[in-house]
Amino acid sequence: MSQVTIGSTLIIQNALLASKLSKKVDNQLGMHGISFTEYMIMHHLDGSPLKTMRRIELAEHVGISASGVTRLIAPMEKIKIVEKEANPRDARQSLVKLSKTGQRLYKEASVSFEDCASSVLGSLSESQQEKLVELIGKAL
Amino acid sequence: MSQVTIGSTLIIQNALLASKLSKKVDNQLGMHGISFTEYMIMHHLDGSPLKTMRRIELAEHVGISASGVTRLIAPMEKIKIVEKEANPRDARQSLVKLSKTGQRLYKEASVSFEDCASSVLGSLSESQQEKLVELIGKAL
DNA sequence: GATATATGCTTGAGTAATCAAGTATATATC
DNA sequence: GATATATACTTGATTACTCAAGCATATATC
Repeated sequence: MSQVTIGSTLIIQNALLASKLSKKVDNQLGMHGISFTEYMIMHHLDGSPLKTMRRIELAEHVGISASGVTRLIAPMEKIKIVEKEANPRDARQSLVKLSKTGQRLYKEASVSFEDCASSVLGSLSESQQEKLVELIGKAL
Repeated sequence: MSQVTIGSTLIIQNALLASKLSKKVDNQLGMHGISFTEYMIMHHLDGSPLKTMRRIELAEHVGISASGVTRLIAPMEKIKIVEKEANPRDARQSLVKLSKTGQRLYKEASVSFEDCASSVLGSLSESQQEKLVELIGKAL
């Protein structure tokens, strides 16, 4: 009927892939008591050079809104996975940092996450996965 | 710190890409009064050989649950974008079909969608997009 | 042909996000 | 240094899903 371009196919297929992957990952991370989104927060905190990030930065990296971050971080802070830190240079900011507990939890969860990743991406070779990361990086 | 494999990078990057793309697409489709998810429903209905699909099939193709489809289709049916059809062979099924209005709307929305796709994927060449679709297809 | 199990769909209750509006602080302009 | 605008974040209301349970119908088994 109407001809469909490669670009729209890509967007639709990618949405489906992301939905499937996030469900499987969520399922796996459930045994550590965290969601995929929470894992991503920890991942970015752990990977950041100063081990601390602003909420807005987190929002951008994770792909949710600023208010999403507020609501996501609140319970993580309550159970001491992350800690709040002030920025003396700018009182508006509320910096987020992984606590000791959070670091431990992240490492444990990472094992499950890596397991899940390799099982769920089993149909792709290492080099195909690299190619994908490269192309996705370009698209971002 | 902890070394991160290519597979987990892929999953995290892909989630971010999907989030960004769906937001932009949603924004663009808003002018037709539909969401990205609704567009995907119409897309699959339009593309299906019999122009009719079961709710469970739709759920699988779109990446949401069966109950998600029920709640999504209900308002679309009310405004006559889609029609319900019975399957005489199996009374449990409730087939979904694009109405005339739905077909028109889909075509109009497709123009915006294609526009959005090409603008949003501008950093990728045609062949890179094809490669991406191929690899995503393998991963699915 | 009754009984058990599986499938297709819907519903109630809950959750994770969104947006719009508000507050607090910072920066730039006159 | 007051005023306007921008930035960082939070909050209330809403939305788009999810899961668990339920109902109806279909299929398989004895």
